[in-house]
Amino acid sequence: MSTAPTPPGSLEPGAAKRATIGDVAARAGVSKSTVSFVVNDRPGVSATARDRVLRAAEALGWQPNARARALSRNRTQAVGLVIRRDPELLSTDPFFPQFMAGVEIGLAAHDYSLVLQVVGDEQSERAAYQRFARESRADGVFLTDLRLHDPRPQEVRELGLSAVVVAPEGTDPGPTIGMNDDAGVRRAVHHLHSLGHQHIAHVMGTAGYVHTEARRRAWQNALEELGLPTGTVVTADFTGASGARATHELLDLPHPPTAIVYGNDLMAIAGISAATDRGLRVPDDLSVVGFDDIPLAPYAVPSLTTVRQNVVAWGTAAARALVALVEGNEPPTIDLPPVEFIVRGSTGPTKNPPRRTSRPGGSRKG
Amino acid sequence: MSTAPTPPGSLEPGAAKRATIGDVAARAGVSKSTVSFVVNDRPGVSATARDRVLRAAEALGWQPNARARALSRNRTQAVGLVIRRDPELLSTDPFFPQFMAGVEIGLAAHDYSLVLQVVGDEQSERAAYQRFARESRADGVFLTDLRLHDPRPQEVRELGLSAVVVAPEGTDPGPTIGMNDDAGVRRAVHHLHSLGHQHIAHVMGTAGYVHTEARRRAWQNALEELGLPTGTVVTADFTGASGARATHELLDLPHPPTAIVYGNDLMAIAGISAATDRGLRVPDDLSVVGFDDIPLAPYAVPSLTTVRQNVVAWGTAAARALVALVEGNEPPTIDLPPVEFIVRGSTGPTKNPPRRTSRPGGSRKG
DNA sequence: AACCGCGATTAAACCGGTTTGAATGCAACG
DNA sequence: CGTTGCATTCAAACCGGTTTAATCGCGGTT
Repeated sequence: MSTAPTPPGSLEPGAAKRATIGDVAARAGVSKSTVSFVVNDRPGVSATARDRVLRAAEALGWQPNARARALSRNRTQAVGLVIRRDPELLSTDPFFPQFMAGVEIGLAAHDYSLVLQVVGDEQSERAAYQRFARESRADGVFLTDLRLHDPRPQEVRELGLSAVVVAPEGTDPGPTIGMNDDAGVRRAVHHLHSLGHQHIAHVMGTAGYVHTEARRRAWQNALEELGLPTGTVVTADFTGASGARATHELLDLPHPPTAIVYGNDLMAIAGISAATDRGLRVPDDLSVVGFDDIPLAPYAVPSLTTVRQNVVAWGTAAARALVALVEGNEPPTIDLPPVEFIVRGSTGPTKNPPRRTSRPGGSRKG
Repeated sequence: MSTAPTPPGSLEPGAAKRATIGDVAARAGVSKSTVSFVVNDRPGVSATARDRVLRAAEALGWQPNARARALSRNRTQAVGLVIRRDPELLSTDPFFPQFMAGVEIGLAAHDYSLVLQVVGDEQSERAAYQRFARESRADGVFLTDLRLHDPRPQEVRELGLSAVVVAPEGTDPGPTIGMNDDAGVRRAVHHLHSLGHQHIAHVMGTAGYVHTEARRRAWQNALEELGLPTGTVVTADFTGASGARATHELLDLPHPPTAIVYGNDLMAIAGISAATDRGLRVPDDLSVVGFDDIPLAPYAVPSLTTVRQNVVAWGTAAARALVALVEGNEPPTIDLPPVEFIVRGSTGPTKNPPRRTSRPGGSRKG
C-alpha cells in the first residue's frame, strides 16, 4: 500500500478548489456581472466579451455553483417527490420506478434535480412536504396516489410550492397530468364478455384512492353497458395476500364468478395462485385479468392478461409541466399514449359451469 | 397566540415571504450570530438567550434556509443516488425501492436529503456524478451495482464527492456497506443436495457485476464442498426473457439438470414458466430456486423457494455511513442482519429420472 | 484602583452567484 | 460642437445563513 495521503472520502489533492465566477471574470478581464450575463444568455454583451468569457470558463472548467445560484435566485432548481407506500408494496409497485424514470427524462433538458423522500404514513408525508418548503429544498412537487377529496394539493400550495397532480384531468382544479387508464378495465370486461362470461367480479385495491375507485367504476359501467347483472366487488389493498384472500372470498360464494378483474397484477397473480390451490384451472375454470403489466406478467402460469399504461410518459409530461409552472411559463400541451389491453393466457372462454370448490386446508402462503 | 407576522398556515401562494435569521434575531433581541449558535448547538450562549431565541423561532415558524446554509457551509446536506437500469428491469427490481426506503430511514435523523438520478447508460451515469459534484448538488453518493474493477469509486472521489460503496466488504478500499449475500446461494445448493439433487445448474445474471459473480462463485464452491461434479452455468441478464431462454438451454442438454439456481426471482419465475411450457412439473421434474424474495415469490405457481436479504437495512447502514463520512465523523459500526433462505414449493426431492423434453413450438412470450 | 481572565455577545467578513442602477464610450443627430 | 441615445460594462447591494475576531461585562486578584 502506498502512503495513502487522503483518508477515504476526503477531498483529493488534485481537486484544487473550484474556480468561481470571480476567477473567470478576472481571467477574461471583465466584471462578474458580465460573466453572469453570459452564462444566463442575457442581452447586452458584446460578441468579443462573450467570447472571452466563454473561453475563460472553458479554460478554468468553471460551471456556476448551484448552491450560490439557488440562494440569489431564490429558487432551488429542484423538484420533489414524496413516495408513500407500504413496505410490502414498495418493491413490487411498478409505478414509482417508471414514473421516476420518466420524470428524469422530462427534467434532463432543464437542469433540474429530483429530490426524493420515501415515507410510511400520512404524518411523515405531510412533514416531508413542509420540509421541502420550509428548507427550500424544492421549488415544486408532484402529487401522486391522489385520494378522494385529497387535501394535499391545497396544502402544498399554501406552503408556497408549485404542484402538479398526477391524476386524470378534472380531479383537481390545478394542473393535472394523467388519463383515464380505467378505459383498460372497460376493454377487459368487454373482452371477457365476448368470451362468454356472465359473472365477472372485481377485486378492488385500497379504498379511497382515485385510481382505485376509477377502476371499480369502469368495471361497473362496463357491466351495465353490456346489460350484465350487477357484479360482486371485494375490497382488497393491492398486496398479494389481500388478492388471495379476496379471491377465496369470491370463490366461496354460492355462485362464484367465472372471471375476475383485479386492481393490479400482484393481486391477480396471487388470485391465480389461490384458484390453483383450490384445484381450479386458469383460464378453463376461471379467467383472470390484472392491471399494470409488470414484467413478470408474461411469466405467470398461465401468463397474465392485463392492462398496460405508459407510466414513463406520464412522468415525463408531469416533469415538463412542473418545470413550466415553476418558471412561470405556459405549460406545454401534453399528449399521452393510450392505455393498452394485453391478452395473454389467463383469460379464455367459459368452459365449465360454475362448480363448488373449497379452500385447501391450513396451508398459508408467505 | 402572539402577533407573529407570519403564523404558519396563513401563507398566500405569492406573498408569504418567510422569516429569516434576521427576523428571529430582532424578535429575540440578539444578534444573528447568537441565533446561529443556538440552532447549531454551539457553546457560548447563555440559557436565557437560548431560550429567547428558541421562543422567537417558534413564534415566527422559522427554520434555517437550506439554500443559504448550503452556501455558507459549503455543504449541501444532500446525498446522491444514481440509478442505472434497463427500462425493463427498472420496475421489477426490488433492490432500489427497498434501498431507497432504507436510505431515508438512515437520513431522517440527520436532516439530509436524497437527490436521485435515473439513467440508462454508462455515459449518462458518469455525467450524473459529474453534475452532482460540479453543481454541488450532493456532498456524497452511494455507489451500487458494483462491477468488477469498477472505476467509479476512484472517479467520484476525484470529483471531490464522498462515497460509500454498496458491496461486500473488501470489494473496494474505501468504505463499503454490504455483506456476502451469496451465503444464501450456498444454503440453496445444500438444500437441493439434501433433497437428492446431483445435477444443479446455475443461471447467472448480467456478467461483470460483483454480485452476479459472487453468486456464481458461491454456487460453484458449494458444489465442490459437496463433492458434486462441476455444474453447468448459463449467463443471462436478470430479465424474464433471458431467464426463460437460459432455462430452455439447460433443459435442451443431453443430461438436463434436475435443479436450477437462478440469479434472481424474475429469471426463476420465468424459468418455471418455461419448464411448465415444456410439460415439466415443478418441483417434481425440476426444482427451482430464486434470489431476492420479491413479494410475488409466494404467489408463483408453485411458490418460489428463494433467498432474502434485508436490503432496507443496507440502505439505512449505507446512509448512516455516508453522513458520517461527509461530516468527518467516525463511521458507525454496522450490523447487518443475515441472509435468509426461504423454502417454498418450487423445490422438492428428485422424483423422476431426467427425461428429454423439448420446447413447445412457435409461441413466444411477451 | 488597576488588572486579569473568561464567558457571553456581536459586528463584519464571507460563501458565489444575480441583479440593479449608474457610468462609460461611441456614433448619430441637430 | 454640444447633445442625445444606445449598447456595454461594472461596482455594489443583495440573497440568508456561518464563522472569525473583537468587544463587553463582571467577579476576583494583587
